[in-house]
Amino acid sequence: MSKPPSRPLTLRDVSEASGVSEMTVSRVLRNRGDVSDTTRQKVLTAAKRMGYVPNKIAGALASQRVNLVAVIIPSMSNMVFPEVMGGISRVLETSPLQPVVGVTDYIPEKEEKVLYEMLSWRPSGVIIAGLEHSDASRAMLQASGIPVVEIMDTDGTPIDAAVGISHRRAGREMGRAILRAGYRKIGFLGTRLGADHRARKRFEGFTEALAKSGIEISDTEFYTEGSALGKGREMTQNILKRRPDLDCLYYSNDIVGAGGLLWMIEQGYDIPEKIGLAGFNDVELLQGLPRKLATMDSCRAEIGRRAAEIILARVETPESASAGKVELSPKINFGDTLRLS
Amino acid sequence: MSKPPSRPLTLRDVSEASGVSEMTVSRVLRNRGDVSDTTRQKVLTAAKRMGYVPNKIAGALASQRVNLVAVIIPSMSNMVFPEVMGGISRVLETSPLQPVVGVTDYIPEKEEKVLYEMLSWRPSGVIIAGLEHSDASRAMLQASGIPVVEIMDTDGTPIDAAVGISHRRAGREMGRAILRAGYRKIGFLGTRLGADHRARKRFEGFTEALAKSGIEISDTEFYTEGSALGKGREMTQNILKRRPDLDCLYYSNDIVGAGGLLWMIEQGYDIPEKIGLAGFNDVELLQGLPRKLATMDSCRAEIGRRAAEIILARVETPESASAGKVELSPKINFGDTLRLS
DNA sequence: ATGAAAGCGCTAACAG
DNA sequence: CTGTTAGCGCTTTCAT
Repeated sequence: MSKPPSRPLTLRDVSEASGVSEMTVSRVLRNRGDVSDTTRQKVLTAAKRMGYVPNKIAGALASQRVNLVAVIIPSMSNMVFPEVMGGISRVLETSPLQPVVGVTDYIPEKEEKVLYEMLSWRPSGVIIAGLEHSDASRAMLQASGIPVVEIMDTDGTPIDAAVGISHRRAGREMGRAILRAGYRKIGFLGTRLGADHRARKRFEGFTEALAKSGIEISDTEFYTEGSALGKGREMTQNILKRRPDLDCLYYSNDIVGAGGLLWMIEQGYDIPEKIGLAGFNDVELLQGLPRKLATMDSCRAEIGRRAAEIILARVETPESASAGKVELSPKINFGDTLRLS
Repeated sequence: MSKPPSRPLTLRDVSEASGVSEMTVSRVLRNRGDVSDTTRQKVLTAAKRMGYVPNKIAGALASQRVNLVAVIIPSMSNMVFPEVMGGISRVLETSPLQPVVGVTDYIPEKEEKVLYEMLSWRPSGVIIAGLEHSDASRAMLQASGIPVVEIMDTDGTPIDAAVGISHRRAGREMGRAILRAGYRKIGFLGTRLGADHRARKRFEGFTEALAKSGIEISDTEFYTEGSALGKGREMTQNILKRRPDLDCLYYSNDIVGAGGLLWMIEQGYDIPEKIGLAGFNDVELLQGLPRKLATMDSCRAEIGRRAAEIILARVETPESASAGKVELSPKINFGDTLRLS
C-alpha cells in the first residue's frame, strides 16, 4: 500500500499513464462512444492500477447532469421511512439515478434549509414528504424546474405530482369501521398534533366520521417524545384510569398502539369484546405481537416505488406531463383487536 | 408564482439584476471578505427575490472543497442506524459538514460500489461501518487521502481511525455473566452468521467464554430474513421444541430476543428462574416490553458522536494525527430476564 | 471595498 | 475510432 498522494488523481494522470487522450479515457470510463478494445484495456488497466476514482463534481458541472434524487423526509427512526426508501431504491437501482436523503425532524424551517442545501446540488428530481411546505420552500421547488413528487399524503394541492393516501379518508374509514363494530365510547391517543399533518388529518377524518353518527371522542391523550412503545403503555394506562368506561382506543400509529396492546394483555382486558384497539401503518413489528393489532396499511413501499417511477419517467422524457395526484387505497386490517362488524 | 425557468439561475443573473460584480455577489452570499452594507443589501434582496440557489457543484469544483461526510452503513431498518446517525448529525450540525448516507446491505460488492460512488464526490471524510472491507475498498480509502473512521467494531486493524466496541469481548462478557448466574444449557439464536461480522464476533466471544468453563453451546438456531420480532418468536419455539431442557437463550440482537420473550411470556415460562434470556443492543423498544430483556448497550450514539468529532478535528486541522482506535466499554443490563449472579 | 482574469476536472461538440 | 477546443458556474488570486 503506497502512502496517500497529496493530490487526488485526475483524468489527465490516467491519460498520461496510459498514453491515451483525456477524452478517450473519459469515454472508456463512462462506456460512451466507440473505443477499440486495445485502447479500452490499456485505459482500464492503468485506471485500476492507479486507483483512479473519477471526480463527479467536475463531471456534473461539465455535463450539466447530476444523477441524484433528493429525498426529503421528516424522520428516520420512524418505521415508515425505511420502507418508503426501499421502494425508491429498488426503482432507482435500475437507473443511473441515486437517492440522497435529507431529514427535517418535522420542523418547517429545517425543511427549508435541507431543501436549499439539496437543491444547491442540482439534483435531477425531488421526492418530499407531505403537501405542507413554507412559501419559500414551495417557491424553491417551483423555481428549480425539476420534477417534484410530494409523497405520503394526497389531501391538498401538489406543487407538481403527488403519491400517497388520503389520511383524512383513512381516519374516516377507521372511524366508520369502529362504529359499525358497535363501539361507542372512543378514545384517541397519539402524537401531539400540529407538526405532523398526516396524523392530524387522520384525527380530523376520524372525528368527522364519529360526528356523522352523532358521536364525540370521549377522551384524548397526547405525547411529544420518548420511547414510543413505552409511551403507548403509559398513555393507555392514563386514559383508562381517567375513563374506565371507554370501549375503543384509536392510536395515531401502530407503535404506540402496540405498547397499549401489550399493557392491556397483561392487565387481562377482554379484547376485542369489551374494548377494541386500532392503530395505523401496518408495521412489520405487529407480526410478532401476541395478538395482531387492527391497523391500516399506509402503502409505504408502493408510495416510494411510484414516486421514483414518476421521477424516472420525467427525467427520461422531460417533455412528458406531470403525473398529477396518485391516491392509493389502503384497506383496514382487523387483526385480533377489533370486532368485525 | 412565475412559471419555472428553462435554465437555473446563475451568479451572473444575480450580478446583472443587482448591478454588482459576480465576485462581490459571491462574497455576499458566502459571508466572506468585506462588503459594504449597501451592496450587501442590494445583492441579498435581488438574490432572494429571484429565488437564486447557488450551484454547489461549481462552487465545490472551484474551491476544491466539498463539505460532505460519507457515512456508509450496512442497513437502514436496523434499530442501530438511526442512533448512530443521530450522534453524527448532532456533531456535524455545529460545522459546515453534512452527512450523506450510503447503504451496503451487508454485501461487500455493494460496499465497494457505494464507496466508489461516494468517493467520486470527493467528500471531506468517510465514516464506514466495520473493519472488514474488500482489498479494493481498502485501497480506495487509502488512496483518497481523506480521514476515514471505521465504526462499531474494534476487533481488527483500522485503515485510519476506529471507534466502537469489541464485539468479541461483548460476547465473552455476556457468556461469563450467564455462567455466573448458573445457567448451563445454553442456546444461541441469531442471524445467519457470515456477512454480519459483528454478530459473528459476539458469537465467537460467547462460545469462547463458555469453553473456558468447559461448556459448549447446546443448540443454535439461525435465520436469514423476515419480520425480526416474528422470527424471534418462531426460532424460540423451534429451539425449545427440539431442546426443552435449555435453561438460557442468547440472541444475536434485541429484536429477535424480544420476539422470543413475548412468546415465552405467553407460554408461561418461568423467566428468569427456569430459563434466562439475553439480547444485544439495548434498543428503545425494550422499554415498552412487559419485562425488560437483558442486554448490552452497543453505544451507538456515542460511537456516532466520537466518529464525527474525529472527522471534524481532522478536517479543521489536517496535520493532526489519526485518532487510532477508540474502544468503548458497554455494560450488561440484566433487566428482568437473567438471574443476577 | 470591488473587479478582472484564470482555471478547478471534466464532457459536449465538432473535426479528422 | 480518436483527438482538439471550448466551456460548465463558481472561487482563487491578484489588481485597483
